[in-house]
Amino acid sequence: MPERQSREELTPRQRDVLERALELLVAGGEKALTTSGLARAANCSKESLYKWFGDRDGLLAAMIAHQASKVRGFTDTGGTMRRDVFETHLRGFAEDLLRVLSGEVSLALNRLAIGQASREGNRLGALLVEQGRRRIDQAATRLLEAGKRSGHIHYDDLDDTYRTLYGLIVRDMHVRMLLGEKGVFGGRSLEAQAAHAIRQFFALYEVREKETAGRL
Amino acid sequence: MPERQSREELTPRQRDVLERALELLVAGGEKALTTSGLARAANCSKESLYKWFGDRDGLLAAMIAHQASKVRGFTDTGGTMRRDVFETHLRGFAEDLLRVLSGEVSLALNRLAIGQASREGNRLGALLVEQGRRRIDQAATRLLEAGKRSGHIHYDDLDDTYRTLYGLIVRDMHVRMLLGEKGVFGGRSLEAQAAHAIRQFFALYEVREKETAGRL
DNA sequence: AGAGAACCGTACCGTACGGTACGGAGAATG
DNA sequence: CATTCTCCGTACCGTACGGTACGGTTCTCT
Repeated sequence: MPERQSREELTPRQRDVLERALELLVAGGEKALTTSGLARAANCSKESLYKWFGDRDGLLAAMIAHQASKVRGFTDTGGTMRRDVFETHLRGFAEDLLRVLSGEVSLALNRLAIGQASREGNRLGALLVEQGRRRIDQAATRLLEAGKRSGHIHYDDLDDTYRTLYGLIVRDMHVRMLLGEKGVFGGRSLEAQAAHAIRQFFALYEVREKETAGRL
Repeated sequence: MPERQSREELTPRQRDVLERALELLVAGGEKALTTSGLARAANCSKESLYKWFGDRDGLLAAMIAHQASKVRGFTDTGGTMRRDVFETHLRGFAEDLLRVLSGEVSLALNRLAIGQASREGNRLGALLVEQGRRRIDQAATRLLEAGKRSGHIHYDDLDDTYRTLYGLIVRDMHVRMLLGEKGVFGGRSLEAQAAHAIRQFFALYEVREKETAGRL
């Protein structure tokens, strides 16, 4: 009984092939990821590739889904929290975000999706944003809501506040890394960059007595 | 006497061909920019293309240089300036930055360079940053220096301050646009987004009496 | 043990690309 | 008019890719 893999259930063998595909993509970009090359690298046949993933686009989509399945969402505490705990969580989020975005696999997949963005359909870009970013966005917005509920920060527009936080953390480093630039942190450590961004975020949104600077 | 066009001097005919090449790139991405297709679209021969630009990479580089030559640098006033003038200049910079980054040609060229980033050499990414970003960066840093000189803002690290400004203005919109997402401004106008970012920037760096929030 | 499925390795096909070669048309020069 | 130069249009070549077909092997289930 083949157990009819319900929708997108992958066998270990298939996951292994996707892993090799990611390695090829990281190593040489999209044009290094050929069906023949992958079959050779993964010790499988091209026929199996097409049987499992349909066509090349299906393979790319499967790679994105596979990678997204590895990045588990951040934990979220529902109740109120102390100020220092909230700040620690924010710093942790910033560090995680920077770590994910600067990862080799993430960069390679983003390059892949961006390269396909002009094509009609544009399935991959949407897929990447949906699968990869949704969890991150949700975790962050939950955290911001908890911070507001606990009286540590103030904002009117949650989404706008999150985007500001994102901008303070990431700045232009993501695009620069996508372009292949090295050392975008400029000597500063990832943790220092995250802490710096969170300080700036609090300067904008922290609740202070007789001070409305954060209420823009 | 062929007048030996010194280095990168292009004839009007060649500029015209590059213009058609940019159109093709914007319309269909990198794979739509084939030598045969360009020759057909521009009514020239493939032989001429290879004679003028060497090979395909030379053509891509010429396209970037050609586009960069069209984006003239921002004007810069050297002396001191009033506070409202400084703020207006900052808003103007923010609007220009958003306008450039969201332009079709800019997006297409960035996608092209990002798609080639994994290749060795990586000539295009560096070229794009060098030719396209340098002027923008310089104009902004000059503006920030003028603002500090005039006593409107305070900072210790110029480069870090500029990157914060950039992050507040652009946030994650550039990457989302590169991925093909529509409506990244979320209903808000470009000008409103720029003004919002500048307000936040002043909240972080404005010189205020008995207030050191900006001195992070 | 025997049947059947899954799978590997290889060969194969059609296509499309980058790059080159060639014939001919027009323009400038003498 | 003869010469030369630039350029267009087309044809051509080698290669490499996406996708398919097939023989042989291993594994599984009964």
